Amino acid sequence: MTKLDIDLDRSSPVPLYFQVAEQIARAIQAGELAPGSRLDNEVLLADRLGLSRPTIRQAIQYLVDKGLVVRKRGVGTQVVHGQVKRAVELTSLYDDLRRVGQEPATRVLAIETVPADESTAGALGVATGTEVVRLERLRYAEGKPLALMHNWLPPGPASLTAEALEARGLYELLRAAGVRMRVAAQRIGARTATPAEVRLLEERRACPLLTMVRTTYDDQGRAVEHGSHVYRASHYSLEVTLVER
Amino acid sequence: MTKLDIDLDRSSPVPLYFQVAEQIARAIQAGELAPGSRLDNEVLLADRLGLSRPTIRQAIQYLVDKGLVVRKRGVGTQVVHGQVKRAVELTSLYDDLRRVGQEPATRVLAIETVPADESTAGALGVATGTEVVRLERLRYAEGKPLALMHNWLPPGPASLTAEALEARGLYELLRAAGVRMRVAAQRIGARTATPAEVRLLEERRACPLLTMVRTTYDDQGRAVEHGSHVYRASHYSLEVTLVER
DNA sequence: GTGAACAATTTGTCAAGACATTCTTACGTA
DNA sequence: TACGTAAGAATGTCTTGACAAATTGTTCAC
Repeated sequence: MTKLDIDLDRSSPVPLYFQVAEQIARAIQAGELAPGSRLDNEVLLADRLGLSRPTIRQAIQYLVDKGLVVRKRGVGTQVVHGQVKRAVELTSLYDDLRRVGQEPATRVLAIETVPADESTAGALGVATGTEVVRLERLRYAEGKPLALMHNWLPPGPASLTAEALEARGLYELLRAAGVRMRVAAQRIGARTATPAEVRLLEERRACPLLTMVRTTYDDQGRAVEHGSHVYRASHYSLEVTLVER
Repeated sequence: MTKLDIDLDRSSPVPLYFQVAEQIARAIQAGELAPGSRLDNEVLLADRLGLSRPTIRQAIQYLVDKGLVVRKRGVGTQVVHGQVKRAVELTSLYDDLRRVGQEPATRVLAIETVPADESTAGALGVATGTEVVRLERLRYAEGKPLALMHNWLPPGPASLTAEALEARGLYELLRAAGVRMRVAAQRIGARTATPAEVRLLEERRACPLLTMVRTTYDDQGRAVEHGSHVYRASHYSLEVTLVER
């Protein structure tokens, strides 16, 4: 049992369960709750914090979903061992790089309206030939090329400019335009770079690339974006945390 | 509103919320609940099924977490558009291949006890030099080599034999030995195959490989397995569903 | 000393109820 | 006709309470 110092602000618009979860997460990250240590049981926590047990359960379930703690019936709730990285999230590369402090920069190679070919139309759920926005961008991290990114977007709410795309990530711009991204289907693979890719990414001939093809859907289920990105495998890998439910 | 035919077996050990979730999921997969369609509201569903609303909420939350439906306050719960593939899961390649009907086969190249080098020891959370089990396997799908897999396991509950590893997946064997895998940290990348890998995987010279390095932890937070797998990029890619919480 | 049974502990499931917040639609007024 | 407000609809949050199931520890009997 480890004593926890949790302050609750009942006048805050932040739900109580979330306040509890946040503070427990913070204690874990700060080392106050050591890996392997046991949390107080739900009934006791609820009593001490003056909350109901389902509210505590909701807070702890949030932490379970984040992979920070595990629960076992009859035993209790324990902080997970090991350095937990970020879970799989619906974020753009721009967001990712900025989060880890690698100053991202973008060069827009093309932004045009084109008729969607069969494959793109299928991914976006529009008729073949529909006019869609096609983006081609080169993403830099710490001054070096990292990824070549193609995206296709259906005509819609976000009016994208090269200036905006060079200043912010695509998902950020979509969100600012009111698009609520919800689910994405993604395929991760690898292949050898084409000569054009080699040139743009400043890599050696036939270097390996990590590839990601992703279609993102909004909360109404409409495709809002289809992307095909390639990354220099020498400079980029994807780290994820898998959590068994 | 779409009418749902849900049967509940109250004598079953399967929790009620799970029975509801399963049957809704099945209706979605079968097309009875079309993408974009609206579920009955929680209060009505609870009333019709003779369950409490929190039980219905739990069932729906399960579906939300699977990316099958989205919820919006004031509006309702809607089936997501787009073909949702499996979410990211803590499964082994053997499980994956078997699930999609590609008969997996395994050839054990090595199974030995070795002193853990610094990197392996770090991953497994043991002292450098500790005796650990090292596996080297070649995985086939439909008669063709697909992946070359190295795994290191701390001395422990599972006594692995080449025979067992050729008949079943590693995770399956660990589970059968009572190991409860819970969280895994995974890094996905790409690189060019070494000559030895080229030979084993029957690929062309310097072909691209998709790489996965993963450390899996049990529900006590102990590392139970560290693996470094390479896949023929020409034959394998990873499909995942990302869900925004 | 070992195995089985029982008790204590803790999470998991479920119910009933109430209020808050967000979204959409309809109505009223300018 | 357009805009603002109010009402209705539906999810989100929280409370109180009870029983079930799994795990661990202890005790008793052989």
